Amino acid sequence: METFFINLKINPSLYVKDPLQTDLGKKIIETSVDLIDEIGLEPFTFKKLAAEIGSTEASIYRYFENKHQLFVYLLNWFWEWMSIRIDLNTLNMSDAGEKLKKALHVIVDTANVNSSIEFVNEEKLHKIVVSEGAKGYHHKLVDEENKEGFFLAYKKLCNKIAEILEEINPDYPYPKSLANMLIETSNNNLYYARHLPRLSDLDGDSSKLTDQVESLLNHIAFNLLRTESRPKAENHKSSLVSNGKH
Amino acid sequence: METFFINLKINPSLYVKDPLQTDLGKKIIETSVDLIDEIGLEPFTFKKLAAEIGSTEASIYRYFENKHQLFVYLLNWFWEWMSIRIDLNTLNMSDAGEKLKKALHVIVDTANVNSSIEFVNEEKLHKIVVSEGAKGYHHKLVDEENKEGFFLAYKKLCNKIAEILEEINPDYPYPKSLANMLIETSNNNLYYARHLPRLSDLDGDSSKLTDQVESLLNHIAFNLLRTESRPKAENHKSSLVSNGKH
DNA sequence: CAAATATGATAGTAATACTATTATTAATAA
DNA sequence: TTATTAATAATAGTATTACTATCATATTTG
Repeated sequence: METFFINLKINPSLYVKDPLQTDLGKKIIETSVDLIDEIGLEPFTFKKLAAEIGSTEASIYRYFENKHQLFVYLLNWFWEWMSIRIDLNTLNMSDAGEKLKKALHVIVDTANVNSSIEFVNEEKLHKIVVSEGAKGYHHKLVDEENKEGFFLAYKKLCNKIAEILEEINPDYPYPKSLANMLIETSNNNLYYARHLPRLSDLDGDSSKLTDQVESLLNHIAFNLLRTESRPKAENHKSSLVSNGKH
Repeated sequence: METFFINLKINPSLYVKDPLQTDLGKKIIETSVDLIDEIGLEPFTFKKLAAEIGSTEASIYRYFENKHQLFVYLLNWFWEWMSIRIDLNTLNMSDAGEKLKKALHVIVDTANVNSSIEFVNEEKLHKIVVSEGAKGYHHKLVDEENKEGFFLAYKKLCNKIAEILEEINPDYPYPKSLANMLIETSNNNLYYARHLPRLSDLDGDSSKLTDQVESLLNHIAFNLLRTESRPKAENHKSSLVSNGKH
């Protein structure tokens, strides 16, 4: 069990009033993680949240403009937290391959780590990210929210992983797409293995599901990075076209 | 421009009354594709849809239990349609590698193909699948809906692709996860390239975005399939060493 | 002590997601 | 042809959601 003490910085455009500054604010964060995990994002309302806390809708609206903003706030929390964990865990590593292995481990692993912020249940938050995270940016207002920095934490995280990928293979043509794919593949296979098992090769009933996901991520990352690094094979028939980005 | 005439079979658990049997039903399908594409899934309501059609909420409820069911119906339509196109386009192919190439092309390509069902705008439907598709199964009722066959079409599609992958490399350990990853990577990169460009290496401003996605999919599929396999005389590169994880 | 800040209590509104009823029209079977 | 059924329209109504607004009260801080 690793425990560390870090101040998570969340983009102020994601709240009306910083929830970390007050007891009620912290209670809002803590309870929404519990409640969204329990009933799901759509059935979750500020009214139910207020009832759970013993407060009122109006009070919650003083912290977050609406449910969506609160939700994206939670996502950012998770992504920031994952970024920091990758940093901490790869701190003194010189070998990029080792760094990547560690980063992939961090992507999958949540159960055995607590942040200093004792009121957030990281395991539940991870479950929320896995099952509902995509809703954070799949809507008509993405572009505007993107301009306001709603997704900075996720971009930072992907970029961090992409940099490790590039360190391993500077000529790899798709570092960002691969970084992103690794995170999403982790989420998808965790979700599918449990809910739509025909869509995954992993065994959702196994207690070692996270280990299986980690193996899958390692397989994808290391095998793809090994390609494109040297002169193309003569018999490479897949019509791969360099996009000229590197 | 390819055009074909096929009856798309949609699981009856996805509607109260078959919309393809009546004019109003077809108008509901046609107009919801247009309207969801235009305003997005959350702002889309049966009331607005009815107004657009010149009908009433109550009439639409006779065809679909609710918005979610209608939405999943549309997703199934798209997946069925993609399945059929893969079948048609790989019909007389003996080489599995060629089949996969064709399938990956079909995954990306929508603009130049019309089904016989003239009232569905396939391009808009594809946009909806790309930007909102994940919402179809990311909620608390997945397991129940899965039992009712809400996701059969998607499973069928993934399975079809997974079978081609296994034909190419019978020892590949992750055919289902890879099949799924290819579809999702296509959707994600189409979406990211346009809306969150820092998350993709592809150029969303380019008119050739779909070509870029196709290259990416080919890269992923063929390079991953080359791993973990028994030595294949003409394809095996000695530099490609298994990472020993499986 | 005064002033600001934070929360609670309460009310109200427009929109959503339905359900129900009754009337009207169109299709079809006797 | 009429009688019956099916399909849709018209209308109304309800509970819940997603807010906004106001005022009272308690707590902190200057």
